[in-house]
Amino acid sequence: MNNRASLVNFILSVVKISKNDAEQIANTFHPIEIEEKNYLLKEHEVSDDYFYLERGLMRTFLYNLEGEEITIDFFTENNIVFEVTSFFNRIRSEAYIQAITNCKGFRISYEELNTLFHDKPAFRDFGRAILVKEFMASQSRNYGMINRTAKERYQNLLSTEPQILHYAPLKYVASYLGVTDSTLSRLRKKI
Amino acid sequence: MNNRASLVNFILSVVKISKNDAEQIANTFHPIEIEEKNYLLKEHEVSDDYFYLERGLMRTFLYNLEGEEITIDFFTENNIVFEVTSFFNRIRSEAYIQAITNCKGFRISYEELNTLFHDKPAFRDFGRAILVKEFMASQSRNYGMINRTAKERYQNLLSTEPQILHYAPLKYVASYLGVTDSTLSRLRKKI
DNA sequence: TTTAATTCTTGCCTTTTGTCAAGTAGATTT
DNA sequence: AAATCTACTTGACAAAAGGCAAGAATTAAA
Repeated sequence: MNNRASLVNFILSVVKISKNDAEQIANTFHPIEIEEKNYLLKEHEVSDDYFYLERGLMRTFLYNLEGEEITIDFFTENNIVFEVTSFFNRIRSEAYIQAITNCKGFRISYEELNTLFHDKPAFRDFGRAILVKEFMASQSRNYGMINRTAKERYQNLLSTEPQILHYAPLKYVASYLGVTDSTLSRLRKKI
Repeated sequence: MNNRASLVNFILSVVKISKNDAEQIANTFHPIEIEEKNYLLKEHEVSDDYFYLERGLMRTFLYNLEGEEITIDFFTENNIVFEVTSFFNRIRSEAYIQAITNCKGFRISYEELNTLFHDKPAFRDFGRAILVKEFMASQSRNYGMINRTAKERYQNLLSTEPQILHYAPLKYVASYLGVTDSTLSRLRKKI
């Protein structure tokens, strides 16, 4: 039982494979730490990290046409963190991935991922399940943007991911929810 | 050269494989037609269609808590149509997939897809590329919902996918864009 | 062809959210 | 401790979008 135990458990929670296989997969990952405010990925780079976040909080953001930071997504503990498009298509990223708090976890590169896909067929299902999960999350966010008011979106975030509201500054959350800082500040006061 | 030529070309446009491979893959698909207003998938069913839409226009929709139809997405010609979550996770769908106009194309089942993944490794890349593409589309829709006004979203749809506005009734488009029928009707008049 | 149903438009008024600008509170630097 | 940042709040007003209801217009049905 090494310190990759949480990664092993995460893998087992995603696909039905043997514990032995999960451990072999986990062992090909490399531990890394990212300090608060540091970056896992910057604009114009080609993402090469498939990163299991064991502890901490991260976000992706990019700059809109007005040059404002827009937080696209938050990543919480026990999730895979990566920029799908840049990582899989091997193209330059438009987005940044940044640690909000000190973070640690385990990563592999694109090449290592493909080797694993080849060596461990069960890992293909894992990879697909992660993609499908991310896709679902994105769709359900879309749905929320269309069918819920800003207030409801805020309350939903508050009840499902309170850690985010605890650690992320208001302005990150505001752009993520699609409202201005002022509006979020007022919504928050009402609740 | 059979009538699957458009599917072969579509596959070749997504992944770099030999024409021969692409043809073999295309030949495992089965032709189907769906008449206007008919369904490829209904709520509570487990999706079993991985469908290449050669001709026609489709949409997915679901009912929100108020019982109103919300159009989640449109599918245009030369794209794969399927309900990612239900299809890959083998769970019941919350959404419908419906033909807006008469449609035709080629489908395979979940089982056939997996057989292809096994027999044709290049098809795995295809499958992944399709997933990544759908994910990108969903993300970019999210971005648009947050960073653009309803008017801009409408104009964007008008310039990128005019066929949709031509064939889909206003109410489908309104719920897709996240506005009421009245608002869309007014926006449209201004342009 | 008349009726019925659906889709779309429009007016009036309300609610939500945004913009701009000023001000407060903390944290950080010097 | 004073000065400087940054994050957040608040007020006054403007703009965007929604709710409701009535009325055209179009389509489908009887």
